[in-house]
Amino acid sequence: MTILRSSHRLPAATPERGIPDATVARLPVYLRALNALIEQGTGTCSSNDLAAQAGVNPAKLRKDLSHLGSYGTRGVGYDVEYLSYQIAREIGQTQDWDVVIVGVGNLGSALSAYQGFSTRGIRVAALVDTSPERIGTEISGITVSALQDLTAIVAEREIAIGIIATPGEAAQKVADALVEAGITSILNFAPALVQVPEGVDVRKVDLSIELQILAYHEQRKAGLDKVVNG
Amino acid sequence: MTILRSSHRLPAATPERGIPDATVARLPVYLRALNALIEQGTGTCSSNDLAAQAGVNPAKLRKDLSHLGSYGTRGVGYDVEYLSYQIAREIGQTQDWDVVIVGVGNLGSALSAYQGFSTRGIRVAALVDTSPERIGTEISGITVSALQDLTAIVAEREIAIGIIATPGEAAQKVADALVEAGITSILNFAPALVQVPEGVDVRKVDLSIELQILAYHEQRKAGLDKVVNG
DNA sequence: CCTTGTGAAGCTGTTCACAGCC
DNA sequence: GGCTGTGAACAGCTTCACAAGG
Repeated sequence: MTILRSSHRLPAATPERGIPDATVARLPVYLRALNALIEQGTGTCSSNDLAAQAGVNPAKLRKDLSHLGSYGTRGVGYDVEYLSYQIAREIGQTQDWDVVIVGVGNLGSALSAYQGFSTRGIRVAALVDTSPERIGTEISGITVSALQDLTAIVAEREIAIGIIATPGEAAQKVADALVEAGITSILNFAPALVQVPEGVDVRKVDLSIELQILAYHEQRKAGLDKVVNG
Repeated sequence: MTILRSSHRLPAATPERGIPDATVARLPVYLRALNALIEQGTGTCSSNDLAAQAGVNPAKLRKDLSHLGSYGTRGVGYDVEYLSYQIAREIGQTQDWDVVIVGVGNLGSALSAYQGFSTRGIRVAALVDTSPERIGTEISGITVSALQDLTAIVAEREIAIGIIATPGEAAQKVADALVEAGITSILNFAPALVQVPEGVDVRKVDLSIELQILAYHEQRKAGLDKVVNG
C-alpha cells in the first residue's frame, strides 16, 4: 500500500486524542474480527482470541486498544459487543458515510457494486463521469451525473469522501474538482500523484504497485533458488 | 493499505541485498516518475527533481537509491534512462509477470481489463472462477476457466502470482488452491485474512478499510470544527 | 560550486515482560 | 490464577546535515 496524508498534524495543545496512524489502520480489522465473534455467539474474548482472529500480535492489539481507553477487564478479557461498539464509535462507524465515485469505467463500476461497503458504513451515494455516453446511464441503481454537477451533489447529499477511479491523466483535474466541491477526503485509485490543499486527506491505492512489489519478491525467490540449487 | 507478509526474512548469511520493504514499495513510484521524465525528454535529473515528481522527500529518495548502488554523479544528478533501467532490473521489471485472477465478479472483471498493468510489466494471463455460468465465457479477451484447472494453467503458463477477487467467504479456499497450484505470491482483495505456508507472500488490499480510515479522519475534522466554532 | 551518498539523530511503531487488578 | 494495560527495550524508517567527490 502506498499512503499519502496531506493534512498536517495539529499542535499538541488541541484536545486531539492522537491515535497513531498504524493503530487507526487496524481498528477496522478488529471491528471485523469482533463482528465475526458476535456472529458466532461469543460474549467475551481475551486479547489472544481477538488477536488470532484479526491476525496480529496480542501485545499490539492491547496497545492499540489502550489508545481508545480501558475497555477490558483484567483476568477476564473484553466484552465483545461493548468493545465492538467502542471501536465503531471511535472510527465513526456509528453513522453511514456517503461517498461519490468519479469515473465509472471498469473500476468505478466495480466499486459502485462492491458488496463489502454497506456493512462497513460506506454508502455509494453518487456516480460522476465526464463521458457523454455514460452520463445519464444507470449503474448499480445510481444514475451517472456530469462532473459539473459535482458541487451541487456534494452539497445536497453532504458527501465528505470522494473516490477517484479515472485514468491517471484525469486524476489531478478530478481532485481539483472534488476539493472545489467541498470534499475533504479522497481515495485515489488512479496511478498518479494528486496535489491537494492542506486539510484535505488523500489515500492512494495503486493496483500495479502491489503486484510489482510481489514481483520483486518473486524475483528474489527465483534468484535464491539459483544460488541454492546450482 | 493493509499489508501482510508471511514469508520470513532469510538469515543474514545468505547473499541477500536486503532492500528495506519501505524502499521496495517506493521503487515502482520512482520508476513511474522516471518514465514520465523520459517521456518529456529529460536526460538528467537531480534527486530534488525526481523527488518532486515522485512526491517524496529528496533525502529519502537518495537513501532509497543508495540501497541499489551508486548510480548518480555528484554535482550532476542521475541519468534518467540509466537509473530507470537499474530500478527496473532491481524490481524485476525487465520481464513481464503473468498473473491469474481468481473470481471474475465485478472486481475481478475490472482488474482483468485494467489498463495500468501492461505498462508495468504485469500481464493477466488467466481468469478462473467457480460459477458454471461464468466458466467458458470470455472477459477482456480471456476465456474463464474452472478452479480445478488452476494447477494445469499455472504450470503451463509458469504463473507465479495470483489475485484473489472473490467474496471473503471463498478467500481461504482460493488461497489454498493457489498455493496447491504452485503460486508463491498472492494479492488478496477479499475482505478476509488468508493463512498460507511459509515461503508464500501475501499482500492485502482492503477497499473498505481505506475508506474507513478516511472516515475516521473526517469525523475528527468534524469534531474539531465543533470545538473551534462553538 | 553543485549534488550525491551517508553517518547520526530522531521518530514511529513493535515487541517484550511484568506490574496492576479482577 | 489469569488477563489487561503499560513502561522499557528494540527495530525500522525518516530526516537532517555534512563529508566526499565530480
